[in-house]
Amino acid sequence: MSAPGPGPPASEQELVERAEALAGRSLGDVAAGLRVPVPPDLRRAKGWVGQLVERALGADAASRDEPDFRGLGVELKTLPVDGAGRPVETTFVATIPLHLVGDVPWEGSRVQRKLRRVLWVPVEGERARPVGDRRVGAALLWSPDPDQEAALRFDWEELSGIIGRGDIESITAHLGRFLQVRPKAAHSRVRRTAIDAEGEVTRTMPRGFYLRTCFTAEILRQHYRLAP
Amino acid sequence: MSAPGPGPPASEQELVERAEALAGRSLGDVAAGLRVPVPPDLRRAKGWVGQLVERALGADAASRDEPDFRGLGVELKTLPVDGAGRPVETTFVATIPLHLVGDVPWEGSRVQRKLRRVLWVPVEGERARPVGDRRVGAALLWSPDPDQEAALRFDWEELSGIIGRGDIESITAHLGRFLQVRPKAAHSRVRRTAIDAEGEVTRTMPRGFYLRTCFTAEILRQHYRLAP
DNA sequence: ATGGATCCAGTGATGGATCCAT
DNA sequence: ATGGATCCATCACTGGATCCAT
Repeated sequence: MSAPGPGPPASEQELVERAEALAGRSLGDVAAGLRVPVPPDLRRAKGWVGQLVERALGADAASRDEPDFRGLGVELKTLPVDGAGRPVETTFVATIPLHLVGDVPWEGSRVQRKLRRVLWVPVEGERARPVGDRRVGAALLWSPDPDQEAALRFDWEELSGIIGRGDIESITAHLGRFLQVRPKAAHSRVRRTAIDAEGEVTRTMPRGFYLRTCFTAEILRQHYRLAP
Repeated sequence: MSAPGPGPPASEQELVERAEALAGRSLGDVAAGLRVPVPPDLRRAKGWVGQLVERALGADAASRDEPDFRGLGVELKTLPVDGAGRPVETTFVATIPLHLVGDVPWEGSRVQRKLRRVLWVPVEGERARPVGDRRVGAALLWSPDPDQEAALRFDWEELSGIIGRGDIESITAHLGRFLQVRPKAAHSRVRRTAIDAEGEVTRTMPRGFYLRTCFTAEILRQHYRLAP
């Protein structure tokens, strides 16, 4: 049961205007406008907020390996925040192609492409608050500044180097200052084909790159200090 | 709404016994035993008969690229027949991996593996007869005799040779005496990655190998002449 | 009669993320 | 606080085949 929502925005400006129109509204309100039912909590609907905001803004890439707004090259990320506006969760960036071995340049990597241009949409994310009552915050169209890109690149080269050598099993979420590697699967019995350090085919848990909250917190802090 | 059905049979003998117990029963009767609803016709339920018989006999490979009865290495094929016991449709055997170029030996090919050992289950298939009233016939556990295997191999080498050279687009269903190549897709706009004769990546319609009715008719004729 | 077109169910991969035990 | 585990939607593909215009 749901209504189609708008078509894709024609420009970054139009996208930002739509996001501004969303700011301050509750998720229940936005969902009602799209005829989308609101789940009681997110335990069984973990991507619900992101998918709702995609539809509200007219994202058109529907689960493809392309930017959410294809014409604009912009990626959409909702960001759950606490009462003080600090991120309460890490942010998933991209899955890791485990069958590719060897060095992959940062430029052109899936992580670099995903983070080239992002519309961050903060959303109240405190567990205690009913999902429908949570409000959308002021969105922020962002690209990494040179320092941020250098920091991401540093983490990425460390982690992807380990993966490229076939040492994926040695990676824990402790590695990486801003970017980390964690499982990305339906459950812990899921296995995916990979190549180990001896060059043998093996089965391992699918993993993804995530941004730590300290990184996304800095993006928000930067923005709200510069544009209060 | 449906019941589980039996576990996998432990031997070919047990499989054949189960099939014998099915012979003469109507599809409606079999479906009722498994708590499976009967569709009004097969236009919107094309694989329904095959899936029903799979469950009734305890097939366990559930859509995987393995024999339907994994422990036994036996493939199950239902065969729609007319009042005189002649097949009314071709029989799908296997999809064609279009990204593989070059010669593939018959031995070890998907077609050869699928047809190595088959339990054929004739089922009344006349359109006019209501689905629930159609009866299951006497099953037949079959392997190709040397002449049949040679004939299949001949067709397969001709067709797979054309495919291996990248000339898939030139193949029509007219080619092949017993084995033919036809589309295998949800509809005619579906495209799959393939390699053309120039070695270029291209998009073409997915196709599969099918047995002509003259081949399956001969299998039935042979059997019922030898074991009347 | 049959070559080309089509239809459903189920699995696996990916994109959307958040949960929760420690 | 957070590392490891988990959950839904959707798409692509495969296996089960039959439909239907000519």
